[in-house]
Amino acid sequence: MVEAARALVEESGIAALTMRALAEHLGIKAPSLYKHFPDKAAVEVELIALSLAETARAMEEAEEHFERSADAPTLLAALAAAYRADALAHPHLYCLATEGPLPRHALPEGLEERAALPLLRACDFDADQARAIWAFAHGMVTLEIHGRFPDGADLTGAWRAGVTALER
Amino acid sequence: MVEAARALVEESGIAALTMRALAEHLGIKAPSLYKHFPDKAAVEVELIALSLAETARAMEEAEEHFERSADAPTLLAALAAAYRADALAHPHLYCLATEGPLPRHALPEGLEERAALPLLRACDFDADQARAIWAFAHGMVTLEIHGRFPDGADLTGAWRAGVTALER
DNA sequence: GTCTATACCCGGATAGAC
DNA sequence: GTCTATCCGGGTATAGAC
Repeated sequence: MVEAARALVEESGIAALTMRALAEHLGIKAPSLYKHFPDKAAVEVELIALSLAETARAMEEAEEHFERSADAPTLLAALAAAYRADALAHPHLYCLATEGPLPRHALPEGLEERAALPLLRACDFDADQARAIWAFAHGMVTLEIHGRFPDGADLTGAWRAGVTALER
Repeated sequence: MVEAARALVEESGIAALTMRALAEHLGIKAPSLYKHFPDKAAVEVELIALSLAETARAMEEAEEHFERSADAPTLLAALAAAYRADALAHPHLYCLATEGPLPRHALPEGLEERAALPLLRACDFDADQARAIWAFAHGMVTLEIHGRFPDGADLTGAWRAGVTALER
């Protein structure tokens, strides 16, 4: 059910997530949804949690399978690349989960911390550095998603410049 | 007129910007607005242009009046501080102008470049570095606006860490 | 858990008089 | 440039039967 909502958002954008559309996608009628969710906000919370869990998983995998390579010469570079790839794999979901306040009390216990942990570890628990890198990655992703960079801008270069600078 | 729209957005958020609300704010009726704007999107474009022009001005001023100080030991630090202050001075407007595609063809000629120029100059026209710094600043601002950092997080420290690292 | 029917609200936008 | 009157669409959500 949440999966259908996710598909809807990814295919057609956040605005397309309406109770009617979600119901149709499921082959049922809109009022039936209210037997499963108290209201629309509850659906959105589920999606945010799902997105956050996915980010956490992407980070954990990048951490676990890290091997030096030309693309990712360091662990931080690998995490950054994984973050970017994950976000761009479902930009609408990323925006839904990210452009708005985080409904912390409604989220699974510890999820937020879990998503942050791999980066924090890679920074030797330097919170300032971790936040700076997070902000950089988030900024790059959202600017890219919204087409804010000039056409044909070399984003790979900007990523490399940012990661290498923030690394030390 | 655009000023009224701006006030509405800043006070009550993007969602509060409706043709009815804008009209009421101006002491007229909604249909009258359509003698001034073809549609709602045109109002939003004006706001985006206004926000961008303000950012440009903030950057230019920071550049012009830059003096070494404890808070801003370098020009880049001063620009970053000005960017942050400008965005946080009207967060809703910043989000409106920033969370969505840029309507480039409807913007005043050269405005986008003008806004980018001071940072680019401060980077000696290293586009990769400029983009990385811009992404960092934008990320910090949006994460802060949306309350994404943990409560009580030391954002000043994160700003300092990011700016000093990205500076070289 | 699903349906039909429907209430309710609020948005953008137009027609046409003044 | 402003008004009144109005249309139209689309959203969330509830009531109550099956």
